[in-house]
Amino acid sequence: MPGPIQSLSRAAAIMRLLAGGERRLGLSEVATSLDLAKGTAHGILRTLQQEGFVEQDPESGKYQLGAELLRLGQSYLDVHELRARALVWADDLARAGGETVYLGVLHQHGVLIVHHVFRPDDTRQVLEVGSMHPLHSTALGKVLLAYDPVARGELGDAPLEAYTPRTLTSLEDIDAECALIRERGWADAIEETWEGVASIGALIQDRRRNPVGAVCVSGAVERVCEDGFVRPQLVASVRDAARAISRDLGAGRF
Amino acid sequence: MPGPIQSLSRAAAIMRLLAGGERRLGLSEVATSLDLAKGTAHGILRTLQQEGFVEQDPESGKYQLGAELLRLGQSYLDVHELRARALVWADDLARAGGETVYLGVLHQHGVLIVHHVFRPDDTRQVLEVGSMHPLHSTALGKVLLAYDPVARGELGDAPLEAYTPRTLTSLEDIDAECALIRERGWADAIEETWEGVASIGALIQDRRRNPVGAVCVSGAVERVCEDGFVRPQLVASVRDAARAISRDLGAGRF
DNA sequence: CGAACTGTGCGACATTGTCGAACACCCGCC
DNA sequence: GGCGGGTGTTCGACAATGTCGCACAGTTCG
Repeated sequence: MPGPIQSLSRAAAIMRLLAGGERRLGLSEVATSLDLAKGTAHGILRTLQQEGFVEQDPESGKYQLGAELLRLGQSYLDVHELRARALVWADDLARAGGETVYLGVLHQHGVLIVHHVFRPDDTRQVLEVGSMHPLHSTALGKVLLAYDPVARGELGDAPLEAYTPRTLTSLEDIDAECALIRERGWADAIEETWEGVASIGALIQDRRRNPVGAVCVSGAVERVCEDGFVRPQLVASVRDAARAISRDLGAGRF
Repeated sequence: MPGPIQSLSRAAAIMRLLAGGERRLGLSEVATSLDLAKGTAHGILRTLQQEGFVEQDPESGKYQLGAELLRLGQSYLDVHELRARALVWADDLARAGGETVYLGVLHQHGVLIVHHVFRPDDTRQVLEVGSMHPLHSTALGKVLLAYDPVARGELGDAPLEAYTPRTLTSLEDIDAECALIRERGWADAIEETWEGVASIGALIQDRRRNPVGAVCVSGAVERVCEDGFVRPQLVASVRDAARAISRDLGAGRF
């Protein structure tokens, strides 16, 4: 199999660089960061700008991500079959459980949130569609690790970040946890990524029983847990929702 | 000035094609639609797939947009200065006006919604961030047409679509409307894009007084209008919000 | 005011992307 | 069940393009 098309890979690297923490980058910064000649970086940025993927501030000359990415990102959501089929079930789960609901899919080294139903109350909440959650410390991520070898392969050798004292950081612990998840059919994460937050997740499968994503409820540990364990009613609701979504995707009776 | 990098332009065309109405496309469909050789289309799709911009369904072999677009689209929003500065003002406007608030920027032939505050009530609403609204028939669009020559240039010669019987469809009417908008400083759109919906928009400028976007309130014509005109209190609120956002962007006193 | 940086543009040329052809596989129709 | 017509994938020749060194105008900072 031949390699990738060089200029496309370079363009992708430039866009990922611009997506990083820094708000805007100059041409020279882009070229230096990616070890490209300035003329090369300039040619790629000029074309990305013409296509709307990058914008250049006319005053400072610095580059940033462009609006076409937002538009295509929205189109990705519009045609995402899993998300389309999950919308109603996710709303029901949020209403029944009274907590935030996330729908996620494996993407690179993490879980990409493709749908987010706000907790049904009056508090101010921030939409997280498009953001990445960690694999090893969230209910969504651990469910995918348990059932999807591709996800498990993403962990590699790098040390796992300990977000809280409760985060699992050794592969042995992760694998033991995954065996438990497979045995009981759901994952929990109690203050493993954020202090004070607990969540419960379950796998979504397609009609060939391949893992395609996960759904979870998430909320304050005081509401999601009792006696140190996640509440069984919530577990049941999440699993019901996961099965319903899987059936909608053609996974057949469980 | 040299032309664009061919393979980048082609890749952009492929992604835009996949963003169109059709859910998924086969390799041959992509190649035929864009008048490319199958080997060429395949090479571009393979690289886009490796970079996460495109996904291929393993069963049917068909291609669709990939998750990396959602992630980068979200990053575009994260670093979008106009949006960041407008968030609080937009919330205030929704609360004060009791209606939906949109923040939009010019993008290609339309207005791209970069922020959307739901009407503060219990009804079910659909987030429109990432979607495009028309230029010639929305308050957001008409404000941009009035103040931004680049926007005006996007109308070209193509006939303007009449979404409702009230939509302006001739360039003369559009230009007259824009003169009125410039004179009074705000735009309205009463059932010009959607039956039963009215909206009021105002321009947002940066510190060099360049037009960079627009903000509007939008709702049922029965609430937004009285005696056939948009309610003056709402107009004042929208203009206040637009000025506040512009000041935050360094536009100085008005 | 000068040095050191910036972004932009140009052109030579080496490398790469393009594309015709072939192939294995699949699907639908008879 | 077989056949024809399509699919997606791969390969390699080669023409076209993308790369990059260099020069330049402009800006910034000490």
